This record gives sequence, structure tokens and C-alpha cells, in this order.
Amino acid sequence: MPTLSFKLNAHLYLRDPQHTVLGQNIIQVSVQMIDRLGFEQFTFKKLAEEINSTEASIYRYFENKHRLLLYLIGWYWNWLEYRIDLFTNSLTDPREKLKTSIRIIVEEKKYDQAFDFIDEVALHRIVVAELDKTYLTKQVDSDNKEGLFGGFKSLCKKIAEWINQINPNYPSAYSLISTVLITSKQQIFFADHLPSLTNIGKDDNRYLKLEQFLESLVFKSIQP
Amino acid sequence: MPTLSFKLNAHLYLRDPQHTVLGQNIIQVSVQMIDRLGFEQFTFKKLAEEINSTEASIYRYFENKHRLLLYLIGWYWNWLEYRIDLFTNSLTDPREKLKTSIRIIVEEKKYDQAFDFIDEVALHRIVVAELDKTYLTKQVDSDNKEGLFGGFKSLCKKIAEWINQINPNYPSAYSLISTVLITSKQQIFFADHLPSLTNIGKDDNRYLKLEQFLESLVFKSIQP
DNA sequence: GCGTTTACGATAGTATTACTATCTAAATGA
DNA sequence: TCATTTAGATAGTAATACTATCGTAAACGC
Repeated sequence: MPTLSFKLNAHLYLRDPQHTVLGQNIIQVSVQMIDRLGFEQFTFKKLAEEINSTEASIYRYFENKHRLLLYLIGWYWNWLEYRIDLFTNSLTDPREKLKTSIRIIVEEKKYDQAFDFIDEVALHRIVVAELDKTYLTKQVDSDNKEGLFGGFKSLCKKIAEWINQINPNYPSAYSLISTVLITSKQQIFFADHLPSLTNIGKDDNRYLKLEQFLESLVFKSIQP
Repeated sequence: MPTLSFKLNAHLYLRDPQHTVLGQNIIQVSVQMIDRLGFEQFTFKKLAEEINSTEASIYRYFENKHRLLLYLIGWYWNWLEYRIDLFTNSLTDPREKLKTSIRIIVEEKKYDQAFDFIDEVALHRIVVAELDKTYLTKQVDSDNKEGLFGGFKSLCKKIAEWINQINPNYPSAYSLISTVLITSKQQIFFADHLPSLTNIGKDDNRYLKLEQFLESLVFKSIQP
């Protein structure tokens, strides 16, 4: 199986981390560390120690740690969209495409061999815990102008268009799908930490329950 | 009209800010400042300067700024629940109660004279922008054990019970209502900053559109 | 094969943040 | 009146999020 890579918005980084050993190291180890420490406790200094490099060297790749988070989560959305493309490719019915998308959005993530040096399982946990921090900032407008949220928007648009094919009169396709994308992470977080805010448990079939919840939410909502 | 106050979980503060002039000042001015600066840029030092007090004095009321945010947002949930109680009190049909709740959750907030020294309009903007930061932390579990999220949970439970009265077989009442509570803030944020993720605009009838989106989401979902 | 760019490690330094500690004065209250 | 509570004043600390400069080794172009 060939190794793939995504072309991410060039404003996300100063030097493309996919092209060098140090860059790949930064990505790989930062995923582990943010997953372990949480984004607040994670610093470039700690990362530098772990990869036997220096703070200054990391700053040559990323302007700051917020951009690194945007990069990682941007990568995640690209990866999700790639997977959705992969599995909807052969389908023609937009209902089937939508259903498949929801399954892929929700499904328990496994390590994807097609992408070296990214631990998708840890990255998924990062998205669950840190996603909202990417846009809940005072610089959201300037970040957005630079296109740093392109991955999320692109995915949203793709699925919203299928919804509009199913029911052209449904007026809230974008709201519905952004809600689904975010809720799919949030409900997992609640199940783990604030269980009285959810009906999803900690058991093995949590992903199935979540899928049923969201699938019914979406298909009932868009029904004419 | 009498002035009311809420009894918040005592773990939220070290000294009850509602009981002293300094405390009330801390609350009132921190709402203005967090609204203006955002939670990240807001510091106890800046607050102390603005109210002509000292950092040390503020630390006598709140252990840290995260607890202050939890306090303010806890206050907000209490206020929302109080308003929902006020308007559903006279209703008997759980469908009506649910519908009214959604209206109150979504509605454009106005200054509430019943509560001195809290600017509900600014506080609502804080909830829109900062809510997720209250629980997306590494200490969420210990915060939760201390009951710091009680306001959110209480509101969730109340509304979930109405859903279960309407359709006892709907299996995701808690997930649905926590989704609605959070989405109601998120979609406003998207409308202001990431408009391609929502169908809600910046226009005057945004609250009406949001209400229709969420009302249809909820009632179609719980239909047997 | 020689000069030049590039990459990166090493080191130092800075303003700010999020506290903690201690001391004193004024107000309160029994 | 005396003890306690409350808060202002001041000082200090470890950590964070950078910025700046320097030296060197490898790679790259011609």
C-alpha cells in the first residue's frame, strides 16, 4: 500500500513538516504528547526535549502551538474526508452517501497504514478534547481569512450538498451537518467525563448508539 | 420588583461574591472584561486594576480564573432554568413545556432587572464564546466531582424528563437536549465568525431561524 | 570543488501569567 | 474594648510563549 499525504493550507506552517525528518518528528510526537498532556500543558519546550531538538527549531516549523493544533486537526478533517470519499465513491444514492458519511464520522478510529507517522487513534482523541479550541479564540476571524479552517468547511460542504440533493427544501443543511460533526465528538467526551449529559455509555457499543442517535437525528430532520 | 439571587455550589468560590461590595464588583466587571477581552486575555491583574483593588484580594474570592468562569456560566444556567420555570409553570402539556424551553434557550437575551450587577447580555456572549472551555480541561473529572457543572446538568435533566414524558421510548433524551443547549450557542458563534458552517445569518431574524432549526430537530427526532 | 544557501542546534533573554506569601490598616462585632 | 474579619500593599516565583543571535555542518548550484 502506498504512503499518502495531504496538501494542507500553507498558512498553517512556516516550513512543511511532512518534508523533513525533524518535521515528521514534530508531528508524530506532538500527537502523542497533546493526547497525553492535553493542549494546555503541552509546550514546545517539552516537545523539544522529547525529540532531542530545541524550541527554536520547532518555531521554524510552526509560528506557535495554536497553529500546530490547527494543522493536526486540519489533517484530521482531510483524513475523514478522504475516508468518506473512499467509501461513498461507489454509491450513487445521496441517502446512502449520507448514511455512510455518518458511519465514518462516528466509527471507532483505527490506525491507518496509508499514512506514516500519524497515530490516528490518538489524533481522534485530540479532536474530541481540543477541537473547539481551534476556533474559540479572539483571532478566529483572521485565522479564518487565512483559510485555516478549510478542512472542516470542505467536509461540511460536501455532506450538506448531499442533504440538499435528498431534500432541496430543507433549509438548514449546513447547520445540521456542522452540528453532527461537532456533536459526534462532544457526546464521546460527555460519555467519558460528564455522563449525565448523554445517553451514550462507556461500553463497547457506544459507537453504535452514537451512530443511531445521529442517523435518526439527521434523517428525521431532513424528511420532507 | 424584588432583587433575586441564586445559591451556587459553594465549591465555585472561596468567599461568596454576592455578599460583599468587592465581590459584586468582581462579578460585574469580570463579565464586562471577559466579554471584551476574551477569557484568555482576561487576567486577575487587569481586573484588579479596573476595580481599583489588588490581585491578592480577588484570589480571596476565587481560587483561579477558571473557577470564576465556572461561576459565571453556572450563574447563567441557573438564570436560564429560572426563566424556563417562570414560563412553563402555567403549562401542563410537556410538548408545550419543551417548545417554550427551546424558545427561551434560543431567544435574544435582554437585561434582567431582577438581578442586580449582572449584565445578562454580555454574559450570554461569554457563554457563546467560552462555554466549552469550562469542561474541555484535564481537571474536568475532579471539577465534576465537586459539582461545578450542576447548573448545566440540572437544566438538562429537567428538559430531558419532559422529552421522556412525550415519548418514553425515545432513547437519547439527554444526548438530544445537551446537543440542543450547546448547539444553540455554537450556531450563533458560527453565524458571526464561520458563516459557511451554518444557515443562520447575521440578520435580525437569526434567533427565529435558530429556534425553527432546533425545534424541528427536537420534535422530529422524538416523534414515535 | 568551491562558494553559498539552508537547516538546525546552542544559548540567552524578555514580558507576561498565574499564582503564593506576608504584613498592615481599617472596619466590624460581641 | 478587644478580637476578628476584610482587604489593600508589596514582593517574590516558576513557568510560559516567545524572540534574537551565533556557529556549524551538510546540501546544492554551477
